[in-house]
Parts: sequence; structure tokens; C-alpha cells
Amino acid sequence: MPTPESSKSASADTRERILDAAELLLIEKGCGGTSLRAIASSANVNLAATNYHFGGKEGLFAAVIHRCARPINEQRLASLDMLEAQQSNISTREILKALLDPLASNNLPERLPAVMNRVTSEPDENLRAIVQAEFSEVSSRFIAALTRAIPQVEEEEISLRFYFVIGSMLHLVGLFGPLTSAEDDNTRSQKINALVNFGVAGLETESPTNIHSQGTSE
Amino acid sequence: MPTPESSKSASADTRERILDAAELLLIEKGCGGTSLRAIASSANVNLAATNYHFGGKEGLFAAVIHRCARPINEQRLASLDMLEAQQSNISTREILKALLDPLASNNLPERLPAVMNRVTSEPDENLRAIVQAEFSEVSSRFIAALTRAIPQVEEEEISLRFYFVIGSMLHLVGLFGPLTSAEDDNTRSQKINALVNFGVAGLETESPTNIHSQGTSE
DNA sequence: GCATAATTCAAACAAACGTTTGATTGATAT
DNA sequence: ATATCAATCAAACGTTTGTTTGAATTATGC
Repeated sequence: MPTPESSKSASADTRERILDAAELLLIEKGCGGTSLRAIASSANVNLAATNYHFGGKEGLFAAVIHRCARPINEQRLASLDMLEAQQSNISTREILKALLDPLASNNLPERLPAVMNRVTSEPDENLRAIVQAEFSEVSSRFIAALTRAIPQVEEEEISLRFYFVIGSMLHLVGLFGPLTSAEDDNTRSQKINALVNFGVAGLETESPTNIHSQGTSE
Repeated sequence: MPTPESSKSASADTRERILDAAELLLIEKGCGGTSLRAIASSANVNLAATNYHFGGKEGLFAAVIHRCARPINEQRLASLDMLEAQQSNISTREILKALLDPLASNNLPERLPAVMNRVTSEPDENLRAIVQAEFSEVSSRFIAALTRAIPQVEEEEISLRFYFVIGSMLHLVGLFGPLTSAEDDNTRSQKINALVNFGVAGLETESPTNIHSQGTSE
């Protein structure tokens, strides 16, 4: 039975089935803990198909990362573009919402944030490089916008604090879990909103130039 | 040559050599990416010694985690104990310094924070449970102290924001890298201090009850 | 229909993995 | 010195890994 449900080519179907299975297993078991056999079995394709379509394990995971990261990063950049086009003074909150709100929207694949969390903490250098390349534009654009929005804090400090926000975000989406019901979406939005509040306050605070309260050591 | 340098038993020596090698490789290659053969080879011990002394791979990594986490968590709890003993009103900053300053002190093994970062993002459930058990007391104690220090924010929100601080901390120590020179210590302290400032502001901010600024969608 | 290319398949490959075994060495105490 | 236990060793165990192969199957162009 050659699955005549759609006129799409069968190869494209198996490609996506492999990507779906790899994405799911990547979240649950991590990168090194997922075997090509488990992926092929879960996707109901032959083992050799994974190598045929993606050239190898590394190429497969790179494709998963790319398919996951691209739409959410495009949405982030589009939101930032819109903000910068329609007003000159953008608030820190608006920037952070452009960065973080896409994580709560349900019109994107649900497992996107979980993949990010898994893959940003991978020890494999090649995968780390792929991730870094995938997020470099978002980082530089948002750091630049935050630097303009918070002129009282120097850029180097902004970069570091942006790094803190990313860390909080990754830790939070790791808390989300792989599955999501309809009402879980509300909880997600609330937590993303809490992260926005947290990040705005942390980003905008003035660095205490003279540290006069040292209470830990008497 | 039975290494007569010390009167310590030879078995304790190999035990620590195995732990050292496992710790280092765990940081570089991750948990799943480190083989017992690589550990034994790096520690100059026989392959079977790893199973003899620790019962298996999981027991070995649990021992690594325990040896890493215990001293830093004891220092954190001791600092918090001291704060709570000598004053009734403790500032958010003092609490965060008790939590984070141990990461910058150089009288502790250097690779401690990196191990934490690696292992908290492991997909293996057993290891995650070990880590969680190792940090549960620190979490509850510090969340309780922060709840007392910031009465204007409800406890559930404090817990979430504490989670954000932990995420920033883990992401930051992942940035530290495995090696540390003498002057890197200054950079570490500065970044830890920046995280303290960031966390204090984020933890103490009032949640905007009525959200009136929604700028992302037109 | 037929030739040609793309895709899927079962089977096998060598390599690396965690773990176990049984003999051998070292120290300890009587 | 001899018996006893702890520790180290080389070697092998059976699995699982990513990748490759060559034949079988399917789709595509004429």
C-alpha cells in the first residue's frame, strides 16, 4: 500500500517522519542517548533511511535543530523589526516580550523550547556550533536593542545580563515538559510573563558602583 | 613500584584518581559521552577498577556529583545559618551572595560549577534524581529565606524567580570553562557579582498586577 | 511499455560500550 | 611464615552503536 492519501512524494513524507521521531527522542533521551535504530523504529522507516536522507547522525540532528530554531527565531526578529519600525523608544519589556512570548504561543510546534534546552547543553562541539550559529543573529540584534533601551547600563553589562535571561529561559523551558494540554498553555504564558517581569527588573537595575554592604563575612 | 610516597592505602589513591578523571571527562564530554575505558585510561587504572570501587557507571557518576556538590552546598548553608543567627532582617543581596559567592571562591575545587552545569541538564532520570536530592535542602532553605526577605512577593512567585536565578547561574558557570588561571578568578568574581545584582533586582520587583502595556501585537 | 533514476529494504560490518570473570598481586593479622 | 582478605590485572563476555552494501522496490520521463 503506497499511502495514496496525498500526492506529495513519499520520500518527503519519510523525511519528515524521521525528523519528528528524532525531535521527540532528542527531547526525552538527549542527543547521545538516542540511537538511529530507535529513531527509525519510532518513525516506522528503515534504519538505512536515516543515513540516506541526512547523511549521518550529526546531519540528522542538525536538521532537527534547524527546523526547530528557524521559525521561532524568525518570529522573534519579525517582532523586533515591527517594534523598531513603529517607534523610536522601545521599552525593555517590549523587547523581552518579543524574545520570550513566542515560547508560549501554541501555533508553533510544542516541542520547540524543549529541543532548545536539550541541545544548548550538549557537549558535542559540532552541535554546539550549529546552535550558536542558529542563534547568533537573534542575540546580537536583541542585545543591540536592549543597549539602546537601557542607556544607563553599559553594553558589556547588558550582554552579560542578556546571557542571564537566556539561562533563565532555558531552565524554564526545561521545566515545561514534553507534553502540553490546552490549559497548560495558560500556565506557560503565566510563567513566561513572570520571566519577562524578572528580566526587565534585572536588566534595568543600576549597578551599585560602590559596594558598601558586605554581610556574608563579618 | 608501590608508590611509597604516602602511608595512605593504595586503594584510596586509585579511588580518588578515578573520581578526578571522571570529573574532568564528565565536564568535557558529558555523561553519556564519557566511557569507563576513557576514565580508566586517563586515571591510569585498570578498567575493572571502576566497577570494583563504584559498582558501575551510574554509581561512579553519583560519587562524582556527591563529591562536587557537598562542599559547596555546605558552604552555602553555613553562610545562610550565620546570616540568620546574627540578624533578623536579612537582605535579598546577602542571601544571594551566600548562594552564589561560593562559585567564585578559589579554595574550592575549580571544576565544581562546571560539573553542576553538565549534570543538571542530563537526560538520565537516575542522575537527575541524584542531583535534585543533593540540592533540595539548599533550594528549600534559600526559598524560605527569600520569602521572608521579600514579603511583598508571594511565595510561589519567589520559587519561580529563584528558579530563574538558578538557571542564570547554571548558564553562567557553563561559560566559565574548565580551566582557570589566577586572574580569571577576578573575572569570575565580577560576573558572579553581576549575577547577584541582576538577581536582587529581579527577585524584588513588584509584579505588575494590571498589565496595560501590550506592545508586541499592534 | 520501457529505461532511468530515486528510494526502501534486509543484512552485515567493524568498533565501542558496560560488565563479568578468574587468576594474580599486595597488604594484614595471627 | 602462613592464612586471609582486599585490590589489581588481562581477557573475554554479549550488546549496542553508526555506517555501509547491494539487491529489491517504487516513482519518473519518454
